[in-house]
Amino acid sequence: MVTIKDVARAANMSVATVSRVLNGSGPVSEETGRLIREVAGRMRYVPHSGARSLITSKTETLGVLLPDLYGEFFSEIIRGMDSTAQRHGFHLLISRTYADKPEIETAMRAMRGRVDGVVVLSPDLDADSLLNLPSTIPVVLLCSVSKGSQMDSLTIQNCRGAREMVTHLVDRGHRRIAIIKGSPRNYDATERLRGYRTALRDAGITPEVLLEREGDFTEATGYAAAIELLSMRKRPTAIFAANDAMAIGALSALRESGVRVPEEIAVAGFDDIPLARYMDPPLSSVHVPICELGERAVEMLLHGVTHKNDHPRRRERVSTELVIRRSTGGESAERPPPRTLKRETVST
Amino acid sequence: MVTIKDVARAANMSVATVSRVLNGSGPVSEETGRLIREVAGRMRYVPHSGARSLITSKTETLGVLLPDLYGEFFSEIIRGMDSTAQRHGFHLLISRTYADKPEIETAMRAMRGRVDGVVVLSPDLDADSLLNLPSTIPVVLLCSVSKGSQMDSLTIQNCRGAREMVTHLVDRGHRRIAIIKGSPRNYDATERLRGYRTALRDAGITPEVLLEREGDFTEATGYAAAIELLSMRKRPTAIFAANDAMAIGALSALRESGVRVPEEIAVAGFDDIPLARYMDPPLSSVHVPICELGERAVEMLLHGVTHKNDHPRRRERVSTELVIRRSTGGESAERPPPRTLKRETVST
DNA sequence: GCCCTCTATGTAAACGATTACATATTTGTT
DNA sequence: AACAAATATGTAATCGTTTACATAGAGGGC
Repeated sequence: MVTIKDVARAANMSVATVSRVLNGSGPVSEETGRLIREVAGRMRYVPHSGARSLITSKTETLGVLLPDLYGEFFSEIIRGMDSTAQRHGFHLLISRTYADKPEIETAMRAMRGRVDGVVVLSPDLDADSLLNLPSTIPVVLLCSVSKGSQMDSLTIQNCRGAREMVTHLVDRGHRRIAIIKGSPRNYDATERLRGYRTALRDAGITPEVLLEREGDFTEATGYAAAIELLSMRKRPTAIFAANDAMAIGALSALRESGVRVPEEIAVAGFDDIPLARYMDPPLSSVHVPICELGERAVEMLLHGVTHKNDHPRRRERVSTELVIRRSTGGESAERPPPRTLKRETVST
Repeated sequence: MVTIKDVARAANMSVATVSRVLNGSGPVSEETGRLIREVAGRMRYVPHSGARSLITSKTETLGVLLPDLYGEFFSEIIRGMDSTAQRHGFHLLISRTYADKPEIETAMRAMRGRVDGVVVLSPDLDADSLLNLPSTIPVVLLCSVSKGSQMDSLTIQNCRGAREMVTHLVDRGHRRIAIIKGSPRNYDATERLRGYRTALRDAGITPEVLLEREGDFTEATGYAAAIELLSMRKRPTAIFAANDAMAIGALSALRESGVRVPEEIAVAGFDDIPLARYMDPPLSSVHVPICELGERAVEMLLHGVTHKNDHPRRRERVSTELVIRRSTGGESAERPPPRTLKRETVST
């Protein structure tokens, strides 16, 4: 491995000068600069990041702590984080954890010294309070909020989004609107539930406990919940699922039971995953700009890093957007765009 | 930040002893061990990874270079990689890149010194040859093979999987079987195409160029390709899409055109993403164990790391499995499993 | 010609860990 | 009782950087 000394020797200069040239610090003659850059390039010199971080106590790496995520959400959020991080010359160290206290603490410790800051995605409510370990490095909480407000946090406008969707259902004449909830321990899920109830009350409808079915954000539980709802003597006329996966499970259940959507029962989801528009019928949903969520989280974190964690804490919320398709009776003027190659996708 | 010196001072020992205790190297008395461990724990000492990597020239970190991936594939593969890496005490440094030469080289350089090895996922065929930069650290090529065979590689049994699926279609009486291809520059896509053609020839059918439509693994291009196929004077009776996303796009197009699946046209995909079974009709597909793919890749890489990249190179292939559902006329005895909580999913 | 100020470069001390070598103590063998 | 071997601990060199400080020459003002 070629070190700065090798470069210095080859260029007949001292290591200090080489360092100065390569970091653009201190004054150097134009000529020396050219020479050293040329030599370093030719020798394929790459500074040892460990040595550098030892002396500068910076790592130029950001940690990301994620729970067991599935699907689109995961990839999109990393996409957003990585592009922003790269733009600022930072790397991403990713670690999956379970959301319980010892796991998160272990992961945090393991990252210590390796990263300049951490984004923690812990939708699990319990994990929140546990996170109150006063961290010396900046932390951005994603999809959950810390009561102690010791850290920055970034969340989705869950409540508003859900409220808008349910209001849309009310506007189309629905009065018996069911919800397939997410886990009661999940922050996003509880906020969406809150939005649902608020919208109902806004419309003068009293939320009914029987219309609130539990799920866990998987297609399977959406399917099961829909079956339950169908067996009720007074069926709902609309189902709002707290995420798209469950909505898709519900659609599948309705289809098998021969229930027409949206004529007999309308269905709506949340997240607006790419597949939503390819469902039968195309699924109305609440669009979440997941990629931007990742971008913004890293921006907030970098702000904390540059201010050495000594900055006023912020709580931000990214806004959602209602996307109405046929599953709630929307006109679905929207067509699958023909051959867009905008997004170079690589699967498998 | 508390260093090893602080711990040594607090425990009234030398740094050497502390290091020995914490690393389990060299002989130490039982009592000293207990004491030091206790003090270190109380002081929340975490060794500085930079300093450690400087002297040991190990980073305990693996790099992962990924192209612009979408959806399930991304999250699953990281899941597999991370769990295996964690089990061996390694971290994952993730970086997205475009698949062209300068980008990959830049990313590789940026990772140098930070990681002990790299997994490169470059389904893009061009990137392969470019990758022949002789790397001093071990590299595992994922979803592509290097002609030079300087590195280990791990791929999917694309050809066999596609062949089995198309043979299944033939067995059900289909003779005019179309394919929606992936990009010709994509390794997986070309292999799947090869499997398709082989299966046809096995059955004594001559592949027709008009039945081979191009796509790029997105729903949109699957949709567009299906529309084209429908406009043919001699329509195919079956469509094999090179991945599920395109198959789903095709299903959507057929539905809108009032074509019944599988009665008029059968449809099959590849990947078996979780949503496949929730399609209408449930989509037959070739199951790819994505998570295991990630696991195996890391195992191979770690093998290279422990052998200091001085080991016989290997080419491995993970096997696929045919999953027949209704979209190809399968009986679909399979029901969405009721409320399985096996996979704790967290989506937005 | 002297002193001051720049500019360009070099010297050497950190940073925090590991580890070869040295030293001191204990144990075992004869 | 003497010495070898084993055990426990300490000392100091080392890894590859950055950077404060030192040095040296060049130019300018008087």
